[in-house]
Amino acid sequence: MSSENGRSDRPPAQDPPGGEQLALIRETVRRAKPPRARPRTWRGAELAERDPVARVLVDKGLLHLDRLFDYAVPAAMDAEARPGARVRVRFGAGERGGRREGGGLVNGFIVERRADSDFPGVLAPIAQVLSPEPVLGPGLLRLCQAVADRYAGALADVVQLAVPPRMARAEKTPAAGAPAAPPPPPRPPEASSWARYPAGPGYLRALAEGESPRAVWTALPGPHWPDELARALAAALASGRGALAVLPDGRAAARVDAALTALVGGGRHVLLTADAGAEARYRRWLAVNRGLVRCVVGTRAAMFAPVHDLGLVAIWDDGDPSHRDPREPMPHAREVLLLRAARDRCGFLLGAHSGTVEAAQLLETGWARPLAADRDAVRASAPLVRTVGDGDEARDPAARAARLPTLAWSTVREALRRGPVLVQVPRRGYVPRLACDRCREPARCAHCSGPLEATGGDAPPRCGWCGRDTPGWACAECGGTRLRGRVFGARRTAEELGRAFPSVPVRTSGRDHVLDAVPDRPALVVSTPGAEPVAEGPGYAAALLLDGWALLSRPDLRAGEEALRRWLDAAALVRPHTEGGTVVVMAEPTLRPVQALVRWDPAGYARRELAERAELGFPPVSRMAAVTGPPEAVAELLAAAELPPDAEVLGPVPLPVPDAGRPRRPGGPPPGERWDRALVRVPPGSGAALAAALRTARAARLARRGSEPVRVRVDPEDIG
DNA sequence: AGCACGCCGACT
DNA sequence: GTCGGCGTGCTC
Repeated sequence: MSSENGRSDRPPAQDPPGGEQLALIRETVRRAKPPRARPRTWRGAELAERDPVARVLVDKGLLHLDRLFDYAVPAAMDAEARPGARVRVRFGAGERGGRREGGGLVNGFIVERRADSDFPGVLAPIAQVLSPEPVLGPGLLRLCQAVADRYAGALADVVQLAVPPRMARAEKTPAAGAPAAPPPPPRPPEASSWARYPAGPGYLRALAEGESPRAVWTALPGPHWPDELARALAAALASGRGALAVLPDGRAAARVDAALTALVGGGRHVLLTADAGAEARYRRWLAVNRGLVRCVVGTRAAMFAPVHDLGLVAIWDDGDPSHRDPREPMPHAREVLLLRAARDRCGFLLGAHSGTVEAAQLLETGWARPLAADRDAVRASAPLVRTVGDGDEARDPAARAARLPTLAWSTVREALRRGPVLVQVPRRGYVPRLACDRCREPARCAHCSGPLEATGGDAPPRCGWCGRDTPGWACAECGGTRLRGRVFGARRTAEELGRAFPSVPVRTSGRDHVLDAVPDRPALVVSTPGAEPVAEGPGYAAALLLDGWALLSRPDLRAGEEALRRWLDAAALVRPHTEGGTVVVMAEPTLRPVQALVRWDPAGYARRELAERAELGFPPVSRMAAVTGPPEAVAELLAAAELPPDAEVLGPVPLPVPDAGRPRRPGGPPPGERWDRALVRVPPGSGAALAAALRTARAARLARRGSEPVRVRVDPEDIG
């Protein structure tokens, strides 16, 4: 032993086996300055007899030190320093004069206890065991690692998404002793409305018998899906296994929670959503982690829930953007659940009224089977869908006053005699943008050419860039002097509809005030997508889907899919056409998403989209990653990365330079700066190699110099 | 990212 | 002979 502070001349007596390294650890621990005294803090006495080395995941999301570090376990912490426990360790200290100092305390998780260490230097002791609760167990750790690998991200970042923050009070168990997990439900659930799907009862039966069927479920319109999803969970429970369902928002989760409670009673599952509060959420999460509860219904973060012995993972409406976690490395719930299903060999259920290309691909590759109703059943439960193109002008004055084409106006008027009418508007707010009423050219500020925005009421429009009021506006193209709103927000629409139908109450539901349900009485319900209340009883008498062209004109690969998804989610709340349910969509009838809505054929639409993506080599038929940053940095990273041989680099191309003074988009270039973006594309089998190559190259770059940020995004959303 | 070490020039 | 510039590399 030749370390200058090794002191091998005086080895400690009664060394347990472990050789020089162990002696070195003991010496290090003996010499190290004990941290300030705290409860559970090591005070500098002895080292744990067995496995005195703890492998620690340091909770710093820095990619270039995304690996495990060994620490010495003091004897006093031996019992609590279990794998999975939260600890605090000194990190980042250098060595000076053989004495360890400096380095801040950081949080981490013990991943493993070992007899020895590969680290040639001296080990620092664990500073504190925050809690012995094994919150990062082996199964959850492996899942986090798989997600980090999939997304070229840092393990510590993923763990932060997967393990909820500690709430000490929630960890206290009742003094009466650990309660036992309730037994599985005595019998599998009845098929009930699953009988409407030819493969439905068989799917439930397979789950209940302990098999692991995988399905993409195109749900029929109507109010049955929460109960059907609950039945799938109950079937998995009945097999003695656990189950997990991820929903796009708290309202949807609450509906499935209620359905499941009605089916199997309370105590067998927990609801994991944000609005339960941090402590209650952690308490429920702990119950799952301890194996006391085997079933979870929750929102996005629940995708990591450490359910024991998974029999089924399920996701509802996987196209909803909230399924992608906005934090690094931005994992998508569908992809995380796919990883879990593959690793745990459990059942998989992806359900939606619409269909994503990813779901279509699961079917096309044969990995999952379709769970869809016959055309006859679809026709019987879907509303009648009619289209109104942009050219159809309002002819009668009442309709014109409501800014509605005649068909839309008469449909609403007629339906209001029978029940509530849903009006879906694409954006909330108050007429965000204006255009010339005569030539439809976007209205621009005479001073700086910025877009004009309405400010509300009768106030003159204002420029969105320079903020000037523009009282005497005239169109630069045609000289027109009248303005019209290009996109009508919920409030404006509600106002105008209220004027057009003065005898009917108008209710709005949007991000601020979301209504859960409306009674089965005539009312106008104006809502933004995703906030539509459920109509009690048979459902809405009609729905009006406004400004479809605004949704479809976005230069986004997913614009059509997303428009169709929003329309179907709203239209699914309308009663069947056999009971008079009608949907009017204001969009060009020749567009494919519009036709798919009229025919109620989301699966067919997704299949065609998938075929088109395959032709173009777009995701998910290929796996893509985006590399963005200053041009030299992007070029250097691509040159340094050992990309798989079948990788194809597209670009780099310059990103649009954001205008100075506009708020910076997160993850985008700073205002006024030129950034490049390159796309790297590989065939499906090489996704892991691509992610690994980009992660390694980026880590090496970060380690070399902290400057010049390069962002790597796997499955980039906004490729046009 | 921090933070320490190290090898050069200007000062006492 | 000593202080301190920040270039380079590590963090158990």
